Amino acid sequence: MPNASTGKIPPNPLHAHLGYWLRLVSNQVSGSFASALQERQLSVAEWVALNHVEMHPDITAASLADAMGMTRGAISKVLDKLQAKHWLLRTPSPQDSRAQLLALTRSGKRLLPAFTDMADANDNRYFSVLSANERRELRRLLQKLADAHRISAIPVD
Amino acid sequence: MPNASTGKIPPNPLHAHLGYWLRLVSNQVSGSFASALQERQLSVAEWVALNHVEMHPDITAASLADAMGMTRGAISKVLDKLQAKHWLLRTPSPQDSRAQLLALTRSGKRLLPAFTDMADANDNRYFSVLSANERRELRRLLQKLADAHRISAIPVD
DNA sequence: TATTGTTATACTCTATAACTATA
DNA sequence: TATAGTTATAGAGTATAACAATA
Repeated sequence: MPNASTGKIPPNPLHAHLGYWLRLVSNQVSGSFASALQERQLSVAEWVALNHVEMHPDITAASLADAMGMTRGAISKVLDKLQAKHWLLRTPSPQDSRAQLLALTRSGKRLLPAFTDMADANDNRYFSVLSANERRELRRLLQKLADAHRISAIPVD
Repeated sequence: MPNASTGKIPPNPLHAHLGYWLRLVSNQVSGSFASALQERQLSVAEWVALNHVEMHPDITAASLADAMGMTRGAISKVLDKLQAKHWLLRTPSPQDSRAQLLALTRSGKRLLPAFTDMADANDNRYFSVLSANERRELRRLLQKLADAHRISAIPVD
């Protein structure tokens, strides 16, 4: 039924796309988390690297770069910043002294929970308006999309 | 029930956040559309501006900047690029000659549907794995989030 | 004086590629 | 020769602030 006969305002064609709504909400949620991290002088990439090293002790820089979908050059700079904060250590691998094994310092390990709390708070701030069932359903739909398209690179922005 | 008794692998704490899954999927969907646009030498910001001017003929640069959540300086560069492609015209307002009224050229209007088709194809590519009901539900949940948090800035990246 | 839009400048982030050290 | 990581360089994108023209 055309708009002429219904009298409806023609919709903005952008709004017709699920990708539009996904980006609209995602930008807000991620943007406000990035701002919160920035107040602590931390970038999202640094935060992701911190988490990934915590999860995968003694990972190499190359593996981390792959997991984060970044080049080795870019990762190198991220690691520089974390090391400057004394939250991360690079030690040459005994097996192959070209490779750098990454590990959190005591100080890095100690601070990580505070950042996780910030992530929890940000998630809660946005998604608590949904019921538990709705949150479950949203997660199911997003995971179905991630699975179907084999999306695996960790978002770092 | 702790993991020790269930034998489950402790989940990556990042995965616990809905914001994580939202960003994971959103980055892929928007990234692949941005790549498609880039093959046509067009940025997402230019594409959004093109659509917005089409929807709001004779809008001023300042209003467009507000709608897109960009500064006037940034918008000015986006408009320069669109004008260089002969898709957009700036004409001084008769009421206030400081203001620039924006309009698509004939050529801009003619090309827009092709870009809309690209957006449709991208949306379809990702979301056709969901059933019609699931797509409706995903849209409902995202719009509920957008409404609840009064998210209105058009995503331009 | 205030506002519209442009321009100059700087900054962040990232990729590319040259480079060093090791294998 | 090939590979791990670093560094130098360049490019995109954007914000900030100084600016010119107009109100």
